[in-house]
Amino acid sequence: MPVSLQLLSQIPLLKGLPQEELLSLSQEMTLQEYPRRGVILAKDSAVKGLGFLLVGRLQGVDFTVDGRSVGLYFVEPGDYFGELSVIDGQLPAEFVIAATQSVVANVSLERIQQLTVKYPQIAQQFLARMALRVRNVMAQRTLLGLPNPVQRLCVLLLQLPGRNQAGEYLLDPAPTHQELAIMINTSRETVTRAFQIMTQQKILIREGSQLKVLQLSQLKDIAEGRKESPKTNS
Amino acid sequence: MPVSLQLLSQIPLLKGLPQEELLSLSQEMTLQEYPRRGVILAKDSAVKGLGFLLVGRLQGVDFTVDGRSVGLYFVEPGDYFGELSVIDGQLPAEFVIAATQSVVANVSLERIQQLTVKYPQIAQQFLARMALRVRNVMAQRTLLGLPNPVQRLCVLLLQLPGRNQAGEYLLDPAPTHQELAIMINTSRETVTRAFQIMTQQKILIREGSQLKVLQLSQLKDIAEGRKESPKTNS
DNA sequence: GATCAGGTGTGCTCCAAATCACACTTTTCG
DNA sequence: CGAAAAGTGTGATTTGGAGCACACCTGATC
Repeated sequence: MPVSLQLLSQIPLLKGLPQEELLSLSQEMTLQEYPRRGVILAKDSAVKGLGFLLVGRLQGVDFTVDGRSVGLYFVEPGDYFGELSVIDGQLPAEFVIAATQSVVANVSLERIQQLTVKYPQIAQQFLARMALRVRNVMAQRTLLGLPNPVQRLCVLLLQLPGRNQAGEYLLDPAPTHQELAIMINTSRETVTRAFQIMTQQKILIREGSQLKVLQLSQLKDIAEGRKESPKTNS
Repeated sequence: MPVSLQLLSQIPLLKGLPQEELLSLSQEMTLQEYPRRGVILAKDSAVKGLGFLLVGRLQGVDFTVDGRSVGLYFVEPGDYFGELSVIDGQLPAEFVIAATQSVVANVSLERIQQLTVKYPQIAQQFLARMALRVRNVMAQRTLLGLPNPVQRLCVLLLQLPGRNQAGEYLLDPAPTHQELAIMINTSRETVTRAFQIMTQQKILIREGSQLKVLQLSQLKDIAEGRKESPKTNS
């Protein structure tokens, strides 16, 4: 009841479902609001079903034993999350927290499972999503396997979502050194020093909140181990 | 034509398909034999469709930039591989090589995609498989994020497929130190030394080709960082 | 514009683990 | 069987990067 048909029909996953199905869904869904940093789904906690983000922005994260967090992916409005548990019935493998204040709609586990059986297009969308996740996580695993932290940094920069612009590669809300350090399993200082050297070599440049990669080819050379990561700054 | 109906009906993924479908499939599939260490599917190579292992044993592996290999998963007879590309149409993200001499049957990309649409139970099985893979790779990523190599080793030992037997945890074809070292991103010597100490502490023991974990609880303590990984051997 | 917090830059110290070197053991296979 | 290859054990040496300490930005907030 609480979720309007209007909103539901905006959700890509549910596109193409018959009107009456949407109607009945809208009756069953529960709506919930979360403050910034609120925990929507906790690792190894009870399964809540599938969630749809209506307003705000969510982030999938994991924590290392020593309490540091690792960003995994973002969820934007209209998108869904929690599908892993829906598919295999196991406990969530990661946390989903609100990056900003957010509104989330929830469908029960049983209901969504029933839908995947009834409407193959939903199963197909889940498949595509899972394939994407496998590829992303595989890329991260490969990254962490690299021995040299500078190399890891370069690979990470390349796989972060950025825009090409005028021959430059642009990362806009530039991640902090601390955030990058956590993702590549190194210390903040090491990231700072690597940036320092690469800035001197005009490979990249920091401008306000954005990070510009000036020489993508150089970055790739280091990332792929063709070029020894620069040491000195003389 | 080359693949017998008999064989096809043994494959779990195809269980429940109508007889005529199996018959037509058997006509289209191609059979191929690979020697030990033969490459069946190469990363970033053209997609061949879905493969079924009939005889032998395969291994999914990835290589680091410096040419070291990382084991990802095993494929046993009756099982399939290459589903990631079938699902998203992208290039394979890993290599599949023959661990022993193997016989593989191949179905074309188009044909298998058609099947997933026609028979939802196949899509469901793919979904379950993908969920499993996401969880496995996530676990590996978490593992590589740990700072201490001994801790990584213990976590890895726990997540390797083994059997419980008489209160002991048994890893049968015990991986070599080198193989383990590669998987946890450390040197062979470090693995040897860690094993050395843990053997002295009666946490585990090597007997011929098998590795016995005597004190699973101790191993878990180290893995989860509750117990400082032992240093001295005095 | 003063204050404060979060983020960045840099030197110094220290230690865990990589690397090297080599002996020894086990397995493989001609 | 006997040789070669693969795997394991262990010391000695070196080093990369973690960790610490602290100065310095920069951008919010009152």
